[in-house]
Amino acid sequence: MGATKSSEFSDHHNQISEKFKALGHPARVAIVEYLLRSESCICGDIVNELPLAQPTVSRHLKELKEAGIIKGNVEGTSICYCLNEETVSELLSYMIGLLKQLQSSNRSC
Amino acid sequence: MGATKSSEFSDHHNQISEKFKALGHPARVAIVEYLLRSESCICGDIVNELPLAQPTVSRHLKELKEAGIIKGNVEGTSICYCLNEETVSELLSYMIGLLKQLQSSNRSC
DNA sequence: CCAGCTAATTGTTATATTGCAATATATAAT
DNA sequence: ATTATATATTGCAATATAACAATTAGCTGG
Repeated sequence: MGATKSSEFSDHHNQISEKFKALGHPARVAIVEYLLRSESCICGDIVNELPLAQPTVSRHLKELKEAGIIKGNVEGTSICYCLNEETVSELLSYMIGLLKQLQSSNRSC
Repeated sequence: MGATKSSEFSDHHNQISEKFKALGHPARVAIVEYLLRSESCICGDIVNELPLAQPTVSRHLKELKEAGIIKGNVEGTSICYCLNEETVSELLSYMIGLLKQLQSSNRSC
């Protein structure tokens, strides 16, 4: 009750949903898009960009990092974040797979 | 607090994250894949497929429907669910956009 | 070493989500 | 109308998440 029954689902379902879940918050989508758009990718800049306090942004960054969506590199006193191309590709492939299956089966409702 | 500050984010960020969020649970990923795989797409079959009680499955179906990921059609006494190609395509396009931007900017960390 | 800066962690509170039992609703068949 | 079947809704308990203030940790430069 209240806790997802992760252990009852396959690793595959858990791994995929974990990544989608990481993207399932407007702040985290905003972060991802900001990282792509901006030249710099410093945490402090992200805090300025978002309507959230620094600890909250830090938490969102952590979640994105744990899901493998972004990577972070220490650069002196600040930290440089950027997207993890591998994970983005993986999700893209997954979506392509869904759409292909969908289009090859001609069921609808 | 605990409530997402949705109103502080753009419609775009909210709409995209809402769809990813719908896919951010193993049961809902399992449902999506089952709908693609199976010939029939009856709710009852989904309940048998998942390690969850019927009301719980019904709730997950509702969330997927509200996010536009699936559509449902009444067929006599049962309901036929299937993927909404439009939304899947939309998410796919979004991912393609991310990856393209990522590859054209040659920053990394 | 100490001051200053950046980012992470902790503690707390409010809200959301997950899951199920029980119940309600809706359609079909008799 | 009654019964049977399929799905949705409600009410509740347990857990998870989001947000922030306060604090801590980690560097860098004096």
